[in-house]
Amino acid sequence: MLNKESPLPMYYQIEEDLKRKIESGIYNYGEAIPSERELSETYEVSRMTVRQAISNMVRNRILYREKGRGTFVAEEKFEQPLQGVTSFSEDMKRRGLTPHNELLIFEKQEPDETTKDILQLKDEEVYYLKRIRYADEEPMAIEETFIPVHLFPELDADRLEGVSFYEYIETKTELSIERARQTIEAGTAVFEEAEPLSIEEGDAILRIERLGYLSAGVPFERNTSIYRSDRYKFISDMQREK
Amino acid sequence: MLNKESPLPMYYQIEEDLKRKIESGIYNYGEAIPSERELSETYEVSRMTVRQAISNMVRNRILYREKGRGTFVAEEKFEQPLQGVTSFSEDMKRRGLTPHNELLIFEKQEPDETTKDILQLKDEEVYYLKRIRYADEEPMAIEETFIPVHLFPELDADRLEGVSFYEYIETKTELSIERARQTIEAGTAVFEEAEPLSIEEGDAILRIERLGYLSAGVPFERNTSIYRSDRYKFISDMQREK
DNA sequence: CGTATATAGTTGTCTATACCAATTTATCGG
DNA sequence: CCGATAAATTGGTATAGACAACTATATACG
Repeated sequence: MLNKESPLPMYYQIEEDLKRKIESGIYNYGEAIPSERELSETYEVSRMTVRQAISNMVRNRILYREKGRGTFVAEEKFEQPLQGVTSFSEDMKRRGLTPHNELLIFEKQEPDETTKDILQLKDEEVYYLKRIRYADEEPMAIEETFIPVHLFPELDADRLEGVSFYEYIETKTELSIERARQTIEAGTAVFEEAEPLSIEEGDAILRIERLGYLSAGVPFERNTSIYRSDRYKFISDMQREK
Repeated sequence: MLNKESPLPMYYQIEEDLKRKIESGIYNYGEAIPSERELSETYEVSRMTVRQAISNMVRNRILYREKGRGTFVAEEKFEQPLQGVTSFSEDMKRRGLTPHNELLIFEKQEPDETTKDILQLKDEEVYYLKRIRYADEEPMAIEETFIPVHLFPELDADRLEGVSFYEYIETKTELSIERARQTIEAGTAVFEEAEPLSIEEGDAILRIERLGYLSAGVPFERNTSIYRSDRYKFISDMQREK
């Protein structure tokens, strides 16, 4: 069942096995999984190792423990609060839509003062992207993105073709995205905005300004989007924190 | 230093002591704390116990570990990510504005089908509140709230006078707010909305629909708000989660 | 001088065991 | 049959030790 020779730690293999058994319905939502002592026998590891696996899954809200009672599979709906930072592509896929881009502009330029300030730049150049974002072949948003060149020196239009920018960062570079701040406001479309979105002047739109941060708080992206309000709602899941 | 007789677990006492030493500058941001073996000697506990304390602090982003190098104090947490669920009052105070209400309607009623469905009700009644929300004496939003009566049987208009509803729940009851889901969309004001907000028909507005949950996933509030877009931006801080 | 190599120190993983605290289940007495 | 009590079961805390994987530093070698 488990591979003791594998470079993967035992507790990780146990996690994967438990997740698989939850997925496949062997352990059901709300019901108890076998006790730690029991699992340590079936997996032939010490109870502490089982506990490490379970602790990780508790932290990820897949399981929860009750002293004296057992360990239970968390309810399905809380498993994945979709509150994470996502790119447009990821957002659309999560909504069951197929994303697609039309790249209008891709160039290096001297950033304007606002961008410079927001991205904490001195003399560095930025990539400037202007794109129309489609979902299921219908225009959804106009998006402008500013990215410091020095963070991704080898970036070009081709590299942004198939994959999303966020995916690119996390798979092709050593950097990792940490957090983002977004401000969302309502507005009405002017002609230049209405035309590419196939809506009328004066129609309601959502303006979303996003500032993305890498680890250590380094800003890596300024993103200004205009969404059609008839097709798009912004969804936000939040925890209460005292 | 540590109290072995205390009902508080040793790892917890160690956490508190380490936090204190970070606060007081004995361990500085970005610098390493003593090694796990060293700490286990000074605290006179096993290394695994020290590890449990440190693991908790790593999870809370107070410390971070680097294999082969040591354990370090995380950078001062960048500006309290204001991503928590907040009531209107809390939101305005956070923005440096003074909130104020005009209560138009407060009554018990049979919920309509949508509300019933969203709040997962059977035959229970709900409180219905309609309020105009002011910030610095200027109208900011129109808000309608539906709250199941059986969750807060002793609620009345007086109790909502001084404090915010969220504050009331957390101080006067045993219940605790857990999370909320909000959908945000843009729209244009019709006359009935424009008039109380002192804006013009056709002006842009933000429609925010919030569903609040107590612990255990019990929905406790359906809140529908219409914000003036010229005065209000929705701010969202998010973490990236793989 | 520069480059391998050993070495010591660090966190990461894992074992086997022990006792505690909370809960459930079985047992006994009326 | 009911209720109190005891026993069994569960997760929570803690120990002492071992080896692996990784990093930085000191050392020896060419």
